[in-house]
Amino acid sequence: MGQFQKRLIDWYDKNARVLPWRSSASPYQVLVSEFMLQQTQVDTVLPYYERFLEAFPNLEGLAAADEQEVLKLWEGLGYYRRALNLHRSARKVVECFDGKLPSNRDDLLKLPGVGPYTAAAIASIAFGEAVAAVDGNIRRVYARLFAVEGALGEKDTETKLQSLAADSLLRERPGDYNQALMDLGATVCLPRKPMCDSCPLFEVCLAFQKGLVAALPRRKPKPKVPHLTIVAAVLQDGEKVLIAQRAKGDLLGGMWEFPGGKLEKSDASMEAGLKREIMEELGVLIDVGEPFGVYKHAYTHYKITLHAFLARLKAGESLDKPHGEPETEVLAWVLPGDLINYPMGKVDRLIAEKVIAHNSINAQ
DNA sequence: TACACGTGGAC
DNA sequence: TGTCCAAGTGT
Repeated sequence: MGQFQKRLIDWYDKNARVLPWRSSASPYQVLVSEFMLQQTQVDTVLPYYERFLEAFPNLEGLAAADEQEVLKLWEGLGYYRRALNLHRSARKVVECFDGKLPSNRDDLLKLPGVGPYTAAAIASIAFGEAVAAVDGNIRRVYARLFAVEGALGEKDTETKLQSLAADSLLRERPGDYNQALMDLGATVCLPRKPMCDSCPLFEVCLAFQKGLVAALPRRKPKPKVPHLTIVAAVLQDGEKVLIAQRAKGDLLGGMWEFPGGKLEKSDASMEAGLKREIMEELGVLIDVGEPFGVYKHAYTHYKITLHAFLARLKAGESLDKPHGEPETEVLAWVLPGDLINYPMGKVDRLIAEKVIAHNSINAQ
């Protein structure tokens, strides 16, 4: 065993975080945890993981589940395509792998939503295959340990980091070793304030020796994100409100929203823009009423300010007889008390909560 | 290769 | 308040 591998695994044996998908966890539990942990920190995942495992204790249960139920359990966690892919993966395991999760990296890679990192993580952690799982933590740790100067995301850099990980892997305990590197990255070798004082590897860390810890790993500059103005309708019919299901593949695919869209420069007003969007999406004329809140939100690649309005169908309009060819296929008139059952992104959930509060006030 | 894809926490 | 960043994958 190389010098730093022993130090690292000794550190891990004393300092490993206690997590519900470690020790005595089934391969299925590792699968669920790895999907949830993609681009998401441990503390955020924990409550979602517990609820998910309670609802779907095993792979067969998940495969048999309704997609909307899976999305509802994922609500708030983000990157909802992960939930759809996890669901699809469970079904593929049942159909193509006799209900048993594949035990090697190559077969795991055949599952939707399982890429190079996740396949190696499951193979090493759940099945003991000697493969390096290289995530953001591990790339940062190796970039510092070996003073890799190239920027993350560049091909040469990524190849170098993959090679370092593969060559350094502690083949006797690949799952523990991969997780030791991730724990070190998540608790000691932090992106902004690395705690070199308490690092078991500082003596062999080239970045530490060269005074480059704060500078590495280098990153490519991020593009500025555009800011959009969105208008949305709380379309009322009696006590019910209209929600629409977003198309899969798009942002928040499979989730429900209050219909609307981007305000265009050509729109004379927000009310006019909302009428235009509703005609395009639903094929009906509406009367726009009072403003119903302003919501700011930041997605990964753009920011929005959403203006919601109360609205009603114009007299004589019906969603059953739309004008033209509306873009939205799946719609539902829902009582406020039922809105909680529909998976929604953050902003639409906030609007839904206001609708529920609004309704309970009016009911008094 | 570059971009789309969510949300919350740290500073 | 704004920016960065997090156990990545698919296109």
